[in-house]
Amino acid sequence: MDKISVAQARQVEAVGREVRLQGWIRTRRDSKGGFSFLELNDGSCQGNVQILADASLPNYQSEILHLTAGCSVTVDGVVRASPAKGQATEVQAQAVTVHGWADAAKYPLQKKGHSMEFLREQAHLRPRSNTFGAVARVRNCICRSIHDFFQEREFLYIHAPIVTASDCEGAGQMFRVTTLDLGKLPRNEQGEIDYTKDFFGRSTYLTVSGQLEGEIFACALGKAYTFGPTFRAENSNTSRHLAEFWMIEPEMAFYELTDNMDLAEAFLKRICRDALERCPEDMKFFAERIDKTAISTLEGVVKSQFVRLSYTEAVEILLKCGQSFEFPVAWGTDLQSEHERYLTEQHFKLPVILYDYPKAIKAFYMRVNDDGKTVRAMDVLVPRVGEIIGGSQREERLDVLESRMKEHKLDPSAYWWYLDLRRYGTVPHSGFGLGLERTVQFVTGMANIRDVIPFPRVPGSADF
RNA sequence: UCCCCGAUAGCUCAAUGGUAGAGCAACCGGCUGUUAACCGGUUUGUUGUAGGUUCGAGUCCUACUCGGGGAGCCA
Repeated sequence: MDKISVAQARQVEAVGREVRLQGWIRTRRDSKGGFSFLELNDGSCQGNVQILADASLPNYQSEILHLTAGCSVTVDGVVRASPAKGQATEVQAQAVTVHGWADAAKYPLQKKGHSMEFLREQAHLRPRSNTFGAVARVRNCICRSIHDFFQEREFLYIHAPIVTASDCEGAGQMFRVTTLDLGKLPRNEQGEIDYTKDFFGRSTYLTVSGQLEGEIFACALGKAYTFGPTFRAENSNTSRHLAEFWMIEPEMAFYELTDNMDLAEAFLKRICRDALERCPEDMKFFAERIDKTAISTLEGVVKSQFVRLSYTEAVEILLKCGQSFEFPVAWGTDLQSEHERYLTEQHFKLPVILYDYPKAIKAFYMRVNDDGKTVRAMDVLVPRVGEIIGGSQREERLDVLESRMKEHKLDPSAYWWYLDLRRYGTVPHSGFGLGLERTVQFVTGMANIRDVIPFPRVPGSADF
């Protein structure tokens, strides 16, 4: 007897095999004809396998007739073709062993649909629901695609530190890391908190980006990517923000901005294509239950060519489009969400890559164009989610970078090691950052980012 | 953090300032190679918290908590 997954048992190739299945009951239907139907799920796929439990089983009256959603069982039996509609196969049980009961009067998950808000409060049980099982599988598929994509292109997977002493990475508020006793802080002579007494001998924080470390490795080994947790202490309360999220940051030596855009486009297409090919059942579920356009959107991404548009051209389109916006469009100001959404959702109905932004609204490390007014930045915008990738060609010229840091009122001495990369053997290089959860949102159609990460951390909430 | 909306049974929701209800779930019974099964019956409440107005508050007012939508910041 082979132990197989529900996914395997649902395939017609399994017919005739004597197998062991282990998982959780989703529902039970009794027939007074003398048997019961059990729907068994083990997480291996979206669908359940139907178990036929005959009244002749020794524990039929005592146990099987009391099985409810959530009970855990081992089923030994024979896979056979199902005579009824709804499934290709079913399993005739020879033995059903109950491992754990789930009191139906108390078990929070019912057979019928629950709201996402309710399931979020049951984060320890929600992976047992159809939706969150599908999200978990697709999230896993996306992570696999990410590694496959870069590994096949000879990128090195680099582990950037999670604790960082760099308090000026410029990407928002940071979480402080300390072992100091908050009720008894050491003070120096000026009465300020004395961080030299802290664990690392200085102020430390959770990372907001692995980019600078990625640049170090790209400027030594050519192509690198980081893939790890990222922390932002911003008080953001939206369906697209988390305080703890996962980010992928490739960084490539000898890549200019167009190479960077080519890579980003190929990258997103690979993720979408793999989701369609490797998770067809889950994607069908998302299209039926979550977002009707889930599959067609991904097919569109795979087939289409992304629109590439300079910031200046985008501003011209927005000024001429006749659409009324809450915020006015003007060259030199950052585009608002409504502007970005108009471009990707209405005007082009495609992913859009915007590039060459005004330098005043972008980070210090982005390469200054010859016009002196714009920098080699790019944002990839997708329908419904908005900005999914942000990247740039990095400023590789030491003197330009130093003057840019001064413009941003940053102290170059704090970045001595970053500047060393330009001081010794500098190269043109580029990179970008992709938010994993926003990607999962885009692929699945899930509306809230809190529902595409197992245990969301947001302002005021770190449950589970 | 700002703007708007919401919180009523285990879940999803209804209830003109005047006796708190339905569907689903659960439980009991019936029926059936069933498919979110179906049919009949039974049970289910500190109406988010704390104040206030009123003869009377689920309903009106204030504050707070939590949730949702939008905005900002961004990935």
